[in-house]
Amino acid sequence: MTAIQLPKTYDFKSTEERVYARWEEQGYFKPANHPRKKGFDPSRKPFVISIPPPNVTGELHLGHAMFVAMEDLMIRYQRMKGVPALWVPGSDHAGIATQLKVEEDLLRTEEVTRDELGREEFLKRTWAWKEKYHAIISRQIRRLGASVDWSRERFTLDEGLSLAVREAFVRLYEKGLIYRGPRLINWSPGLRTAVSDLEVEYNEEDGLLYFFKYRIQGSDDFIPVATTRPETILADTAVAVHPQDARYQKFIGATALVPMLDRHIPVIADEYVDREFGTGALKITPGHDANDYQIGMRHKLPIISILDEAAHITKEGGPYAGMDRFAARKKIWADMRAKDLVIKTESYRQRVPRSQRGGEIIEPMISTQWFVTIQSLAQPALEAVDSGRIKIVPEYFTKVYRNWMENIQDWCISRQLWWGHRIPVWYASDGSMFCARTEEEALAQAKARFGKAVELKQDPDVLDTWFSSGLWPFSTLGWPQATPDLAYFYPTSMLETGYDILFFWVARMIMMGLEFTGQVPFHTVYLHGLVRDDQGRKMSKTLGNVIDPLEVMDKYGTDALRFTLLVGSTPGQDVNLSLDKVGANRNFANKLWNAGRFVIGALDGAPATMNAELQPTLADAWIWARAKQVMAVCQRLFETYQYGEAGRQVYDFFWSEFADWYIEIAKLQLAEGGDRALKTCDLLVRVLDICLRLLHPFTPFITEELWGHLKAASLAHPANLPTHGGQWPEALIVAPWPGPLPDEGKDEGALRDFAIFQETVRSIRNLRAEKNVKPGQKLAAMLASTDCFEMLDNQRQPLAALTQLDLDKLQITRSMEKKPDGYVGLVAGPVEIYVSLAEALDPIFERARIEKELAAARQQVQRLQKLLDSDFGQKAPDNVVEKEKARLEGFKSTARSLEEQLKNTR
RNA sequence: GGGCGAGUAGCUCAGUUGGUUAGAGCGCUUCCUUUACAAGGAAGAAGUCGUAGGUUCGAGUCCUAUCUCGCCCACCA
Repeated sequence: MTAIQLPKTYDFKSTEERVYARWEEQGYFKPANHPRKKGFDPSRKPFVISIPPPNVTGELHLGHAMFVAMEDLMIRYQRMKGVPALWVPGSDHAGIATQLKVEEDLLRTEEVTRDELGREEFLKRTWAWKEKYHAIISRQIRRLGASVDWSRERFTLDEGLSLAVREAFVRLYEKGLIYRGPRLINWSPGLRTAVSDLEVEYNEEDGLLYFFKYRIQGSDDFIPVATTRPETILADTAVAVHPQDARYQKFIGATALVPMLDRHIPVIADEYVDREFGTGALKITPGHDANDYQIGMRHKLPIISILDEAAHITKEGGPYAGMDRFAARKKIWADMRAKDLVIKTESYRQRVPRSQRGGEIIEPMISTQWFVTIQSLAQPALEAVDSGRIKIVPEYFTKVYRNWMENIQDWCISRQLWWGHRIPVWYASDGSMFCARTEEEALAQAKARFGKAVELKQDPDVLDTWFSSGLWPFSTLGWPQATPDLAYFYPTSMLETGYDILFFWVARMIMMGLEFTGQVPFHTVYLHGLVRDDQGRKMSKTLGNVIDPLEVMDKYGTDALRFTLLVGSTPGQDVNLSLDKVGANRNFANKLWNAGRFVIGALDGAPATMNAELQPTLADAWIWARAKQVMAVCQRLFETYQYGEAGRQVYDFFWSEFADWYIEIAKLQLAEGGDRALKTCDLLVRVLDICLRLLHPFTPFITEELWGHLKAASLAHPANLPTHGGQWPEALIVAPWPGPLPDEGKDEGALRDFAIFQETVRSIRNLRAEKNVKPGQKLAAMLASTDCFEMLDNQRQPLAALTQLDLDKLQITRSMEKKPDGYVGLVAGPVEIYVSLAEALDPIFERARIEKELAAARQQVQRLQKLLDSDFGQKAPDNVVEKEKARLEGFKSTARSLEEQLKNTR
């Protein structure tokens, strides 16, 4: 027999790399059943996740680590259950984000702007950037252990997906759900593009509220007005007051004069105005404010734009034309002061709209953009979730989703960028539009229209990144082609992502999935929380609290990081990642390794044949019963998405039951040699095997590695120890999830007896610790118990070994007439314990100790008696009452034993 | 203004059909380098589960109110 020796320490770094490479080479990441495979069975239901495609802008962060850990866990679980599991990988071109990065990079390295470079050259550079960062990010995703099917990897700008994007656009256009027109949109002056409502963030900031006079034409009177943005005065087209406001009644219908420009604008009455706020009079700027825009529509006011693309004042701004918006603000205020139009300024806390990307202040302005009419898409999307066809975990996010869907506005989908999907619309010189899948098609349309070939120009804008991400679950499977993959794998099963992109991504996928495929894109949405630092703060560069997952993996291993993220998280709840915790989980991996080493070592030297008739010991029966329970609990928890709790269950079972108790007792059983030793090995192998399988979705690397060694050692052993399933699969990643385990029919008894055994051991250990008995010193003891006599008698050896009792001086009886002299009395449930400890014996101290324990026991008896006498006895279910009754009996017998001991102690 | 989440041991957090002595990790105290493991083992201290009511035989768990913190949505100039 060749002994298999495991290295003393687990080298996670080299193992992770080697194990992942083997998985990938062996093709384990491909679904077990798929259309291109021989013997394809379309009736087998697959489990499918589309990866939230990482941006090609940068490197791995903890958000990636989180979703990879979570989704990999789900995929591995399903794969082990025998379900054909497909995890589709890919990445996102991330329009604005990437373009920004590349622009910054070019400016820094070559000192050129994108305009100097030109569109074509800039895109070439951006593709090069994409190649570089795509390589980095996919290597890092591998590092996390993602068992994605790399052969199906997609990129949002690749040919197939671009086709899907154009198809989607054309279909919406032809249905009349896409329109183009001037609307008030959010404009990012630095990026010189429109952004959607979702891309604007509002920051609380200190600012000023400017109070000034709106002069009335033909009088010396004025209306006081307040604003936070004085430069927008230049674009005012009305002054509004509340129709019932007594102060301003007389002005309604009058003409006001715009400061500095003396433009004539009406004073109007509108319910919208809040009489309490500011001066109670409101300047109306339909060109640069969303609410004013609405009021402007109601009153058919003209719209004036005073800002250009770069937020410089336009010629509409008269003397201020060409100035920057903030410079203009200062200048106009100074000029107004000179003309006695200024009343005062007040400091004011306001919410400032800023770009989610650049951070600069967003200007609402009128601009011609493309929009998706959202109502007809939102309705089915709302219904799909309300009806339960899509289930959101945790459930409370359903409300958040509904709230947003019900108040959704048309979606501005055009961006004035270069990096992205070009809008598939071409214009003729007369301005007529042709929306088509290809330029040829557009040209053909134009020819048909004009009766001759004409030149067309494609719309220079690109689409919002989220337009293409919205198609992700089906575009990655081949849509719009009716591919076999699409037929088999779509709709997908699970969409797992952070709750921060519920609206950006999840909601849009639901709308577009229903619109284009007529089906929900996925059945379940699992939303994880955001990863924060150990104090719950958002990680940010300015705070300096960013944790780099790569460093964490270097230091503690991927498994430790994954386990921490998975076990430390509850659906929808943020995770505060502490490195202490990762360290603790690294220790867990170490514990696994060492326990594995022990089990494998135990095989070496065990006999070759086993007596099948040999009865399991108490510890054997107990650990098997517990393994069965843990497996069942895990199963239930996995099915209800309570992965963290499942991980904790296995962690605790493995460490504090299997390692702390069973292995310790197994050492004794192994020392017995013969059949007993082999039987023990068998159980060690089987329970370890089950633990490794249950843990594999959490910590794939160490479990695969250890399991491989365990398998080799078991097969090398002459007895050819099987797993509980009877055979050893080729790798843990494709091993079956532990199914129902064979029942040995005496679980209840074993669980109860072992608990008493543990309590007995703990009491004696406790005594030794309290009395400072030297570890090596063997003590004599007597144990008495009517109920547990046989059990204790059978457990003499482990009992003595675990508590350092002298086996030859360990007496076990059914009852004790009188406490022997020089012995300290203890009680562990139904067991009376007497330990020879003459030198430590102080009757006064002992009496005090026993009295204290007795008082506690009596109190429990009283409490339980009272409980059982109350309505509880009648109304609570029988099993609950029975449990309490048993408990009461336990305390009664403990009290009786203590009374005996008290009597005997003087 | 509307909505959501959280408040449990010194710290960070688990605790999903309500079951009666509330758990973990880290930290803390005492002891132990015994051939799986000191990244370890044994024993231990530590919590009126934010507050006040309510439902119930029974509430950390359900309901109402309230306080504190965090987030999301809407944007009163």
